[in-house]
Amino acid sequence: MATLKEIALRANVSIGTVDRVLHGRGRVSQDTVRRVKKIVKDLNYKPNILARTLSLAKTFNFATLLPLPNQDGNYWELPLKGIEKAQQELDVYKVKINHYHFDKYSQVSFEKTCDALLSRADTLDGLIMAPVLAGASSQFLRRLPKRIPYIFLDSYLPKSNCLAYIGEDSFQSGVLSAKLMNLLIHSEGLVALLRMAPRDFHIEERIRGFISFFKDHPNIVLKSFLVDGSDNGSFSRAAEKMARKHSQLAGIFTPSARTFEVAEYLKKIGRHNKIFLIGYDLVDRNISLLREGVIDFLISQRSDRQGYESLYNLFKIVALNERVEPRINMPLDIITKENLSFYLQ
Amino acid sequence: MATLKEIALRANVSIGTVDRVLHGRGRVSQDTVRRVKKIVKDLNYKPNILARTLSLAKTFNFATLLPLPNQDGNYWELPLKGIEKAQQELDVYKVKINHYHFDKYSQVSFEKTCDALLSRADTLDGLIMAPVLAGASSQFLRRLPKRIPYIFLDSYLPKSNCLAYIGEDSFQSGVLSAKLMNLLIHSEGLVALLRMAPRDFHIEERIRGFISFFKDHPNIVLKSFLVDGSDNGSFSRAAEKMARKHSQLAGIFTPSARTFEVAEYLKKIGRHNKIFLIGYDLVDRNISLLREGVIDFLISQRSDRQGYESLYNLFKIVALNERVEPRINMPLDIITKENLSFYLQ
DNA sequence: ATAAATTGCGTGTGCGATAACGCACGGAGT
DNA sequence: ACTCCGTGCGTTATCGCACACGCAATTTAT
Repeated sequence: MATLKEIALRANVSIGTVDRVLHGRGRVSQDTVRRVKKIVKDLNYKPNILARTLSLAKTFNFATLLPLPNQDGNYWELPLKGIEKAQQELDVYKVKINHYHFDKYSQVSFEKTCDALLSRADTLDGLIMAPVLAGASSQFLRRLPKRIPYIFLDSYLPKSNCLAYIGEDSFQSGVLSAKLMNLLIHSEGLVALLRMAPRDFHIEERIRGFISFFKDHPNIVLKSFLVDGSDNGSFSRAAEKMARKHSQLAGIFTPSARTFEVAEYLKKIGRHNKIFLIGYDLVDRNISLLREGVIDFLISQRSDRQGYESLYNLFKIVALNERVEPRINMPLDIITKENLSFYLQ
Repeated sequence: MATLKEIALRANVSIGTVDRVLHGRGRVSQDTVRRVKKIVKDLNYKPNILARTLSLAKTFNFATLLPLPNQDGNYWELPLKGIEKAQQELDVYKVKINHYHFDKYSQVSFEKTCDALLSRADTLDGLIMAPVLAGASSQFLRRLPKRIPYIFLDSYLPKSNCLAYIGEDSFQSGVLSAKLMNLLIHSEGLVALLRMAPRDFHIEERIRGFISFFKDHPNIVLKSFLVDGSDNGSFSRAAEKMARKHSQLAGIFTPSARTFEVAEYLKKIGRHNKIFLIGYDLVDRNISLLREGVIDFLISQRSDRQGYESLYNLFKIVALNERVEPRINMPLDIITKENLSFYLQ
């Protein structure tokens, strides 16, 4: 490994000069600059990150901008856990994090949180955000100082300058759910799917994928139901409406983490053995209901890993000046009663 | 963060003394030792790994003892890839690796490889091994200097002093396969499973798990077939024997990475649309055949991750003096045509 | 009793990078 | 001729840790 000393030696200057060249601090003659730069390139010099952090007083201040951890059935705890794990590992590199949480069903809450974040933007080195509120997120990004790099987690926003998106391929995850549903119901019967309002691009994509799989399946009938309201009971109400209307349901697809609401309703009315249920994400209540056999499959998008990866990638960008993949798709894990426990460690 | 300096200050000694206490270099009075140790504990002092590696000249020399990468349909490339990835990340900490590969079907080859490894054991700081040959591995471990810590990958050996086992829960992976098979064949029909000789504990466990799932399924009939020989054609020969004997096969379970041999045979005789096939591991030929629909499900034990984790954990043990989980079970990923691509990145 | 060995401790250097400091030199301004 | 200032560079302290060295004060050996 090449060091500053080595370069200095070859260029016949001191390490101070090499340092000035590398950091563009000026006060070096054109000639020396060229000479040093050439040697740096030739030796493929990479600063030793250990020595750098040791010497550098700087701490890296990152922020997260995510929905409240307890929303969507504690879904947002998952990426948070991953972020905290990464933070522990990056502790030696002086990585600090401030968490900003908002109510994802309240525009006002989001804006207030953004204001709080922006008021401290001067010390900020990078941001991890979930742009679940598309419009408001775009507005916020316009106000965010341009020097601050950011990464999207979970959801995506087209036409932004995000350095990376880390999440699932929503369409394909719908296709996958459909494939499993088809297996469960032996390729025939009535399948209900829950649609949500306000429209979430992410969720809609899952539904599109789900529907697309069944295009050439004549013995399958799909019925959509709109979940109205965003309160805690909205999913069960939709389930109830569904169950009332159709006595012959073969399966239900709930394209969000709030699968447990539907499951709990099915359990209550005692129809959980006859109706197959596929949903999303390893949140506590889903986990129990999967164990009990009320839910048949959960699709997991490795939400914790998403958090972990996002912080790690942000660090790579900011601290190491590395480039990262602009789109990092998480695997779509198929979780059943039989392999569940191994995903909980 | 507490530093040596801080401790020295509080203990009213020099950092040299603190250093002597921490490293047990002796020549410190009992009284001072106690005083320093108390402060170290109180402050929860953890040496700064950055400063340590920077200061330390030592490089860590690890070794792997694994089957030839191209065996089992290139299966052994997978953990190797993970190990190499971890090595790259640990490069700044001066981690070096020597790979020792053996023919897993030849006792002699294994022993020769062990000899080569042992002849260089004096500079070795840790070992990652797959004890696929149980007896010979035990013997080898008796010859291995006791100061060298080792980790098991993929397979396990009871009654050893391994610091960690990283792999799957084989029994449960068999159960999982059975559950999927049951789904595919609609809970009835004839299912064949391939048994291998020489007996491999790992594989046998999968079969035990598979069978146990079907205990209370009256409409399922299981038939075992013994694969004889370990050459490249042995699996297809067994498949042929199977297909000859039973014209009404509903599904086949191949409890190893060599699923592709069976798949290729089914494809050749044109019966791949009627017989469901479940197998193991994301090796190239399995991947293609899953894509084509000849194989229906693959169970993946995250072989690459196993490699990655094993090196990382060994590093933690040796370089950081940390304790690690003695048993790290990898998730059992269910892979289908629909989610395959996300596991290949 | 005197030399030799051992104990108990402080000092100093180096690992690689950062960044502040300072010195010599030369041209411009008065 | 004098200061003043910008340019181009070298020197040095620092980050936290490891480790070699060295110097007293004791203890042990002869």
